[in-house]
Amino acid sequence: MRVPQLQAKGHCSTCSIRPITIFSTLNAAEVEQIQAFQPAIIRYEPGEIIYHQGMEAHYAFTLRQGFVKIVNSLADGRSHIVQLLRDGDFFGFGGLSGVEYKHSATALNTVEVCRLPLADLLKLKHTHPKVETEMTKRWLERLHRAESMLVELGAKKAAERLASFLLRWCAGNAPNTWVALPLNRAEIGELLGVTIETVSRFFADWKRQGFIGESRGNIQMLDAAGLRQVVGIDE
Amino acid sequence: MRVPQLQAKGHCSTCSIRPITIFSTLNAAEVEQIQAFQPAIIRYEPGEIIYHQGMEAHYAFTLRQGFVKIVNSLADGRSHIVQLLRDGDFFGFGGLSGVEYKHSATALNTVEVCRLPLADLLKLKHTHPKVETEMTKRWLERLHRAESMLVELGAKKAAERLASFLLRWCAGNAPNTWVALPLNRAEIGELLGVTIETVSRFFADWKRQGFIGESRGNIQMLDAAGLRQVVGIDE
DNA sequence: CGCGACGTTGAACCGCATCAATTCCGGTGG
DNA sequence: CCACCGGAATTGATGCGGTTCAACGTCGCG
Repeated sequence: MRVPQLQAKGHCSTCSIRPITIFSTLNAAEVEQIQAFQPAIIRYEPGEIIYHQGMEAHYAFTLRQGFVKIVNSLADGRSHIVQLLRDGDFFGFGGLSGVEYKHSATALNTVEVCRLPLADLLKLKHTHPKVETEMTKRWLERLHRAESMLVELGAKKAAERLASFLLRWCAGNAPNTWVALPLNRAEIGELLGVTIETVSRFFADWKRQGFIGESRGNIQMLDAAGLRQVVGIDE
Repeated sequence: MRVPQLQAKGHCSTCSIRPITIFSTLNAAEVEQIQAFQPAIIRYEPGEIIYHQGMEAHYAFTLRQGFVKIVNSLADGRSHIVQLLRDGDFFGFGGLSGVEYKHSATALNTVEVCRLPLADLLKLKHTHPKVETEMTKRWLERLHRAESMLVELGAKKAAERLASFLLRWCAGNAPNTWVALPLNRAEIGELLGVTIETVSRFFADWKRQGFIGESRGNIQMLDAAGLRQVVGIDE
């Protein structure tokens, strides 16, 4: 297994994604202070594991680029994707409420993260309330996402879950634009609690009906209204 | 519909459950300060709604006594219980990240809550970092619970979900002790994503097999090992 | 007693998992 | 450049788990 590549030391003051991170509200002087913690920029290739469920937690991460899946595994080998992370997302903080990571984090495509020791983060949390506020915002956001998924899994059936997943994934893009979907059928299934075959069948169906297009890891939403209707208009 | 009863003004300094609330880490002087906010103690009867999904959020609550269900409703009438709350749980904070409650909160049995205006809470959060820390702890705890439920719903089948729910519910009690289960079949189903009938069938089965006992809203765990085995030994 | 809410039980159906080929596609080596 | 390979996706056939529909039982309460 390849060893993840330590790309460089982070430079907070020139960091291009800082406006969407937990440090977005700091002023120039404060950014200098956090620079002292020397966060590391690390790159992972698709499939590489950023941390493992049960591992002693030492770091939290900010996702700079790419997609990451957060997976919870059961003792018997079954597992479930509990979150999908995108640019700017903050993760690995499970260590703040316990010593071990409660999930595994895996790169879905080529990923770049900014790694910060939890010990430093704890200090920061106390000395810079603005940082704590931003973290809180993200935790509540993540809680909200998790609770929304609970409803998806608990109250909807397979077709609805798949459809609203696609609609959510393409939301914010103009219709017909291609958007990367760096998940294979197995991962989509693991996220939505269905099998590979079910994912495949519905996707094939919707492609035939012209609701969506797909090509080598990219999809386009061709007829969101049509898709919504197949499934029930609500949400 | 009955109007919930404003029982009294809260007296933080003598509050019996304060050790398990977000104010647990405050010293006597600080408790005096929060007393100034004059939290209200309110009582709800079974089935009464504490707040409604979509309602403008003005208050957060600490559960002093009883059980509360947090429900998320879909436009078409389907709904799902996203959390069950017990003594000491802190809820209604959705308003901190938005203006509206994202769920409804309903009393399952006779419930007593301590109600605190969100505006005051926001101030407290800044002036008393210890309070913010305690809130953070609860949010992360709740996130963890939600993500655990995601795995339950996404990866387990009905029998497993029901069994691990029962085991969790009785965890911490000595075997054979009666513990209150203030949920009817419909609510258990709504929590675990199964129908009333399925709940009933498995419970009846397990009662016949002597794994559990049940009597008017109370259950006892008679053979946890047996129950665990029916379902697969893991977790 | 009779009503209504809740729970149980049975029978039929169907959605999705499961099992099993077959196809598709990108990568590798001849 | 094509042949071949392996992993992923597709598609079909079958079976089961859990829903759905319906009937009945049970308990608490006016």
